[in-house]
Amino acid sequence: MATATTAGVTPDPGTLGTHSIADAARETGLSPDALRYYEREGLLLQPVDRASSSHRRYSDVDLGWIRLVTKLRGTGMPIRSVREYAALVRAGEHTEPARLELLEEHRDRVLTQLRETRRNLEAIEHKIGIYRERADCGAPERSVTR
Amino acid sequence: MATATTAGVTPDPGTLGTHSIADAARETGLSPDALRYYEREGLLLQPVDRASSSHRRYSDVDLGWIRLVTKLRGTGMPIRSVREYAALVRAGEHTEPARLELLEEHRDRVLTQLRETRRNLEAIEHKIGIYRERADCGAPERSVTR
DNA sequence: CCTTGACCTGGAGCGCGCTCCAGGTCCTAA
DNA sequence: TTAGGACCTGGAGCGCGCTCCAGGTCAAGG
Repeated sequence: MATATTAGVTPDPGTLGTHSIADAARETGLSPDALRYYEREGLLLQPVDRASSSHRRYSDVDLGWIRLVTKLRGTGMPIRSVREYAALVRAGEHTEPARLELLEEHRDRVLTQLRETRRNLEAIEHKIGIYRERADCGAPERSVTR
Repeated sequence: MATATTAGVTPDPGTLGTHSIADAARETGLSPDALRYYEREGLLLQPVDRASSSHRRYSDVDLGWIRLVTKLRGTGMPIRSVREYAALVRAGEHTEPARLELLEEHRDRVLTQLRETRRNLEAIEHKIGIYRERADCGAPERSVTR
């Protein structure tokens, strides 16, 4: 994504690391530990830039990608699959059909899961209705049906 | 739930254990190991009946309860909370308000989680849309915008 | 110069929810 | 009488996704 140094003299601000890991954590809602973990596990597109102090410097592009990762994770995609997806992106444009397939399969699983959860939730809400009914009838009048 | 031997001579078929653990597993979609685990962890209302062979015999009431447990678990309620809920049910009718509260809090968390998942899914579907568009434009015509 | 604090690395630890295993008991059918 | 199969118990092991820690480096401020 975005090959710098192809056109202008200024190398594209988006790919230049400016955010500390604490910033990145705040921006993405992850912990610094999780960010390091994601990098170790190959979920990022490249290793994050370093300052001379060897501190990580996240670019805006990095943050954008990490936000996408949190969305995948937030819909239950396992780390392993995120890694695969990242590998495809890294491998170049010709993997776009494969990426599409991966995302669509994920979406289908999520939709199935959503339906299933809603179904289960309905049963629970039914139960709630029963308890509520009993609370309404039992509390004010006392000694009805028992 | 349901005190047998209060009225008739036949002790209420629902509370009489008839299903083997393999049956129960088939009926509930859990593994035999998971069923034993749930019992150990106090998710069931009482210890399951045993045959003379010390094999477990699940009653229909047991199965009904376990099905409810799978619905709670299927909406993401942690084992620990299911245990609390079971303890409330065990403790008697006077805990109904507490059970109601527990279930309503759970439902709210689930609804929040559903909304969040849908939000994340939307972003992913947007991404899918982009890939699809590119696939449609790129494949048939060849050499457009590149 | 010394402290402070943000961050680094490698690796261990943890909470969760099962899952698997060894070694044993019991019942049934051949 | 013996073999097979279903199940038992106690306890270890596992996959996941972080989280925590010790010991160290580096840059800035007092």
